[in-house]
Amino acid sequence: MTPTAEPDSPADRQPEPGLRADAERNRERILTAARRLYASHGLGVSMACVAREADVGKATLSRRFATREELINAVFADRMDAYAAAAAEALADPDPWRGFTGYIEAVCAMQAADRGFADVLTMTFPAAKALEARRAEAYNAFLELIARAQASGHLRDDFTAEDLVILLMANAGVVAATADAAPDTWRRLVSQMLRAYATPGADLPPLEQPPAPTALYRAMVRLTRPAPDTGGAAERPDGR
Amino acid sequence: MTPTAEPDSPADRQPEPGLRADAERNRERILTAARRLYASHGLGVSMACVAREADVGKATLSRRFATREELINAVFADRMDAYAAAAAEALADPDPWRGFTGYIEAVCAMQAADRGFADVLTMTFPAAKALEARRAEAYNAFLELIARAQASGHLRDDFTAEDLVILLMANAGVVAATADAAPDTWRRLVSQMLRAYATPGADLPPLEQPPAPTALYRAMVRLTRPAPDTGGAAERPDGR
DNA sequence: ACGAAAATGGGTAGCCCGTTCCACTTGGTA
DNA sequence: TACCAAGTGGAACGGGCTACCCATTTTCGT
Repeated sequence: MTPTAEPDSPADRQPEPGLRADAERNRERILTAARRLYASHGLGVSMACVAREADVGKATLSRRFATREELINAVFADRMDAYAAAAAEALADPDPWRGFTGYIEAVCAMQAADRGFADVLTMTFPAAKALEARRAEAYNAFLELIARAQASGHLRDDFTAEDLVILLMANAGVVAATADAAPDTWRRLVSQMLRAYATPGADLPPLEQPPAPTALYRAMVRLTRPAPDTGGAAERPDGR
Repeated sequence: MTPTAEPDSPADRQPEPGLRADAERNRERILTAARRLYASHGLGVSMACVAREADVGKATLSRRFATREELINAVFADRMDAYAAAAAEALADPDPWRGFTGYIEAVCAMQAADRGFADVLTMTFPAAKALEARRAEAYNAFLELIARAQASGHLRDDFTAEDLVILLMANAGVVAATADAAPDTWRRLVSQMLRAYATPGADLPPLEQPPAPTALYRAMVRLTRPAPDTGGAAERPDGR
């Protein structure tokens, strides 16, 4: 699914040139900690929290990554590679419709596997230039994918690239709500959306089973308190 | 759409029996402030914020509504009535399929109109017993609605009540991400989902136009900082 | 091995949140 | 009208997060 690199490559990206050995080691620990925290709790985890988890001073974290965006950038660089790679891979599929559906599923699966990444895909941080380049790359590939799938007669003509954005937002909502109690719920959403995208003649994977009602219900009551945080992605709640 | 009560009934529910006149007035101001803040910023607005907006001491707020859930309960009681009423109304429609689609659209519209309500519908607070009763009521009506629509041959047999929950979660995600920059985006999602629910023969409303790409993009870059809050609905970010 | 530069982490200060306490004000009644 | 209890808001407290400073430790080239 992600032919590029191992899920968590031990040597992250470029080891950042002029860094002393111990500094580089700490950088790595910070990235690892942030990756774990972001994956399970979404972005919006406090910097202090990351530093604590990495067992590193707050100052060290600030020195290495001055802003939250910078950290996010570094953390999700490789995931973004995988994201772009998925589009290229889909484009390589001789069957345009299968490439299209495979891509949709792969991307949504990435969101489901990493709540932080789901946030990254639905709201982009202006500062995330490195990620932005990859996104643009994937976007162009996706446009081509759409054209081919429509030409093949399996994708409806009224499908637009914006629909992918909408799907990602919708999927992020489902993932955020169900990740803990019924983590496969998103599959049901995706298979239904594919039905909506397909022309009557296109063949579709069988509809995924909905989660057990009790599991979904537990997903809904999971949060006792709405969480001051941000849970994932919201705006400043204070009316300033 | 909501035949029950005026959008913001001046006299909220029962004026709470044994309260002094001024206390009741303050209660009202708190509810009004909370309603406004929740609607625009989602749940997760701080209690202090509500007190400030209501121009009331923090202590007063705490005394009137001891917990956040209590406040949310009171704020959304009437919205929940409208929610239940919508199901009843849909059930009254002689055309089961039109009742079904109308209900879906009405509920999603409610979510779009009030971000706080979107949160309420996707994650229920255990304490919200009053709301829970209404929810159960609506749920039963919806089950009947499903059965009739399926019997009419327009709703696919594999549609289940859980699909509504999934749709609500998905819609909440879209609404949360686009409310500011492209507030009609949710309509596109809903019309596509209805396509997925319908049997080939069913007639569907025309597909809503997707938002302009630039508007969607602005929606995505809206948030410069991921927001420590919760934006809307997430869990405690601190790893405690 | 030694010393300068790099790197660290604890500490402080400022802000916001939620909770609780308490002296003061207000309302309704006798 | 006068009084007492209900009600109020400000202040204080504890906790978390961010940003910043600086004394101490570690690394690495010589």
